[in-house]
Amino acid sequence: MVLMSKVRTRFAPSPTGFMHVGNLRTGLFAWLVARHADGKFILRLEDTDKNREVVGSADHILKCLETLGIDTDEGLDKGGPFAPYKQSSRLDIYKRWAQKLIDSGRAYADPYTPEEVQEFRNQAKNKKQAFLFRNHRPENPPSWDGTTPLRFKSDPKSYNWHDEVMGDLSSGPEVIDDFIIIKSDGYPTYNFAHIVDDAEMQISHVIRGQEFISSQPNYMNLYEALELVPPIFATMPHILNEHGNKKLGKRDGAKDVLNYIQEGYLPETLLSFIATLGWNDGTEQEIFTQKELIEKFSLSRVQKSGARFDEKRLLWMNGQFIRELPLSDLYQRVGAFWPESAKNSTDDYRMQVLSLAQDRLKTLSDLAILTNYFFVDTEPNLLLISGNKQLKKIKPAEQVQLLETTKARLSQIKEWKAADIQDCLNNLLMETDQKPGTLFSLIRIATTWAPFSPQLNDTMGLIGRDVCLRRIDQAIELIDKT
RNA sequence: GGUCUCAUCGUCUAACGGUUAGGACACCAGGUUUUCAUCCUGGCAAUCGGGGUUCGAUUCCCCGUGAGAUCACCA
Repeated sequence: MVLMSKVRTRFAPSPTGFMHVGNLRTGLFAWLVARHADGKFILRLEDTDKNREVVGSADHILKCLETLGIDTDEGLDKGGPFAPYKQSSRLDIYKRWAQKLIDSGRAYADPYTPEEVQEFRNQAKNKKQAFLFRNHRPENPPSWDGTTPLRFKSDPKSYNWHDEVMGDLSSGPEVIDDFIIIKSDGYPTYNFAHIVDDAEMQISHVIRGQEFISSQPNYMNLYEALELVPPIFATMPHILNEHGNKKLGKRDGAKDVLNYIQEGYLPETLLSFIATLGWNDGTEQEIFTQKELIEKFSLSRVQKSGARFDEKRLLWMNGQFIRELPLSDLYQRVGAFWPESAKNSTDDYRMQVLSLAQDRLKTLSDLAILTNYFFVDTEPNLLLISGNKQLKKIKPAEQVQLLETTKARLSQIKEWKAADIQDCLNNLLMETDQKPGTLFSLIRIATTWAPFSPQLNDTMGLIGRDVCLRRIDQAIELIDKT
């Protein structure tokens, strides 16, 4: 019987205080691989560069993952059999592995100053050659005392390897070089630490961005020197900026994932959108729930080329998710997005307002502007009338007349509910001999002072008779003055 | 510049070597006899170029071209 080895993937961000969709997608795909295979997902913090570290980053990362429903089995927040999951707390482990390389003659102290190395680099550049540190290996390096960088002594050779996304890849010996594994400050470099940790933590699939593909041969070389069996590799294409000419980054205006949440995007939208940016299941399905993603995801259907981040499509998808939500569920989520004026309204009333707004929301933050007049009289704006292509044909005196008639008939409605209001409105059309586009626009503007609203009878039904009549009165007075 | 990788509508993408090259976003037009939105219908729109292999190439190979990544005591 052959036992499949357990799938263990990891997300290993650096604490830079920022997480854009590109960062997140790498984590999402790693998570999906683990969940799809019923494996484990590990969160590790790669904080070996104390210069770049931003306070609070770890919490920020955890919050992003939690918000999107990407749960971990082991790691920074949970602990686990391979704790600690923070690289700065694992220095002794890296030292131990580094010692192994020193003992086997595969690592040496770098005797040069940064300036001297830079000079080597310049020389190579002047000769139009690629710079290789190994061309400057010291003949008798001093024994390493921990105050200078420790370098890997590479063994240049060609490689052919397989990548779950990119397919078969290859490289020549000219890309293999002696890179630093422990910095002079005692911290390991990513190049060394991630390999040690992935091995110690028994990671089965290393899933990361395309920027690492050119270092891959060096990593293979290091795996050999450490006598480690390399994991399965999967290289994700980059998400490109809106112009499609660069990988997405903070400097190009990439937003933090939590910004999207604050702007009223649903976590499930983000999840589905990011997953389908570079992946599809082979069918024409465009939108996926978390459960569907877990079921259907496979690395083999990840796109090889980079994809642009299209906010228009994100907006569309968010609207789709909002409309799919049961009203009570949506109500739970819009809490912070109500206009200030809604604070004193009852849950029941707000629920009814929300049911009218649901089809119109693209993001949750649209709610305030869309519903304000349900809660408070808004500032009248006669431009809505004068700018209306139906109403501009009607003289103010006639508008007043129409509103007076409307007011009278609305007062006569026995029971103030949407169906009866509609009957009344229909009768008004006949009585006044106006087109719906004219009369209804006038009434709609007079009762809401908004450029658009839900269906008129529903809107008036909810606003209430007294408020409608009062606002019509105000409108009459206002139009009269012009 | 060296090395590696990639290449289908404007965008995201589908297509065992055989399809009128499909879907979605965006855009345009129409409908749902009131606005906005939803929803429905229709329209516009693509295989980077050149050579091969093959009866047949979006698909396989080669050469161009274009794009991206990388060449740190950053990850």
